[in-house]
Amino acid sequence: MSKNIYVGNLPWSATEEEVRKAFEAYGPVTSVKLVQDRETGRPRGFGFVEMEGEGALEAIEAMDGKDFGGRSLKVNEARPRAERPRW
DNA sequence: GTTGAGCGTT
Repeated sequence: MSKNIYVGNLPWSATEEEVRKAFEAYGPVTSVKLVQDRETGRPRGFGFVEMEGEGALEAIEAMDGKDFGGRSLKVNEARPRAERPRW
């Protein structure tokens, strides 16, 4: 079982390993993805962390609103990825 | 600076 976590308001200086380390304190991290604009390559300042079971919930509670690299994180369960338009 | 990619179709 795993949960997808949205992590917003990240400093542009944040890296996947920084985020992974922060969340690994609450449980096994399955995957980390920091999102950037795929056409400009510019960081969008948010990302996703996938975690096992309840560690995810703990991480959400613990990390939401916390200071991270100078910004206040916004953390919650991720919503499903947008579906591609169907041609 | 806020909810993900990439494929010409999954």
